[in-house]
Amino acid sequence: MAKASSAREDLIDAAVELFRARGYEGVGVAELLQKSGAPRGSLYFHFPGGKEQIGAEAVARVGAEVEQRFRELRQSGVDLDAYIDKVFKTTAQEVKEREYHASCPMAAIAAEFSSAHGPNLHAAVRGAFNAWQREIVLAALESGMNAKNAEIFASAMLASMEGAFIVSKAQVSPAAHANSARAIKALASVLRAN
Amino acid sequence: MAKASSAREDLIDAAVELFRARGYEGVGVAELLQKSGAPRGSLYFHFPGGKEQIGAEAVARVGAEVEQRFRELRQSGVDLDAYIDKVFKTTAQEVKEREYHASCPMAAIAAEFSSAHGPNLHAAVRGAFNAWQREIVLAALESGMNAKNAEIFASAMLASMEGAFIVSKAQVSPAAHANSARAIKALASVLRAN
DNA sequence: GCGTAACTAGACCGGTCGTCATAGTAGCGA
DNA sequence: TCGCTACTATGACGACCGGTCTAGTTACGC
Repeated sequence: MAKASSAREDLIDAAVELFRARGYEGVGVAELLQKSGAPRGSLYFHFPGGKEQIGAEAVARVGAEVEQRFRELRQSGVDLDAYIDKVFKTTAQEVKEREYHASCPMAAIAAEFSSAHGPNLHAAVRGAFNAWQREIVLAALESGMNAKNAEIFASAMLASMEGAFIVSKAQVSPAAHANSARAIKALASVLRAN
Repeated sequence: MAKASSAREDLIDAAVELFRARGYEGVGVAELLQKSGAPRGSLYFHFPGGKEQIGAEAVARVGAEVEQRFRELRQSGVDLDAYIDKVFKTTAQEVKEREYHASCPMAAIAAEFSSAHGPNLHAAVRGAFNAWQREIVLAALESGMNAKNAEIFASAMLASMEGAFIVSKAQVSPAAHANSARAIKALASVLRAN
């Protein structure tokens, strides 16, 4: 890494982690500053757009990271069932590590903003979801699924994944991830058959 | 109806609708009061516990309502595929009516509160999710699924449902609901087979 | 009319976010 | 080494909005 950590990166890191746990409106800039160790003024130097800009950049960062992980997994050449298992095992692992105090930051922000109110954050989340879905479509296509079914598959998998985050946080249990994986594998099986 | 509307009920109604759109932290009491038409002081007369109590009661109300709808649907005697379709068509309808500015209030609140922070709201959401899941288990059992598979099924269906709310709000499209329904029907088919 | 209960309005305090004037630092030419 | 400039960084400040509470008003049985 070029530099161990800049205030800018630290701020975004903190935002990602805090939004996971309490959503966007649930965390104040004071907390962001405390957790990141950055001084107050630095925030508005690096992010003239204020809290909303941090939110958008946090979303963009997570979006890109996860998209990249999807891509690498797909390019590793695993079959679709293994792909599904790997994804849901990873998400289960993530929530477990955080002791069920966190979900997906996308889900948290998506729940709070619509296109009407908060268009910037909404657009950021929408873009990230679409990128993920495109990646999943590619994985499905490579497994031999036809184009129409691949779209159905990707949409359902994305929803299951995000829902598993929500439910497992509420239930303080990783079960939803594993069970969602089974549903998506069943869907894959059906969709590949025709 | 006994009385057309009491300030108490109006407040909870407004809370449910607003939490759907912007989450718990995203709406202030001022907005709650404006939307419900209730006078400012009435809030702490009806809800000594303040905003958090309103949140808990809103969650409890939605939880009970939805549980009841699950129960009625199950008792109507439809087969499991029709049951699944009906549920996801209903959720799709709900988000469409609100023009994708709203999701499930449970999901919105679940995303913001963990057991550590906000234990009351967390418990309320958890209770509602568990009640729904129990109802879905019953429906699966009645369709001939074995007990263990019924648990898997219900957990996956709950997650898919909540995820579809999140994703369809972000994507401004009902597609996630329909596609999730397909996944859950595929899972049902697999789980009934063994 | 009187006392109790139901209800309401407005003031209140605490904390929020964003601004700004100031301070530090790196680069550079003389 | 020094002075100058441009960039980066900082925390005190204040306007504002959040949720809460107390003092007051109305409704009603007796």
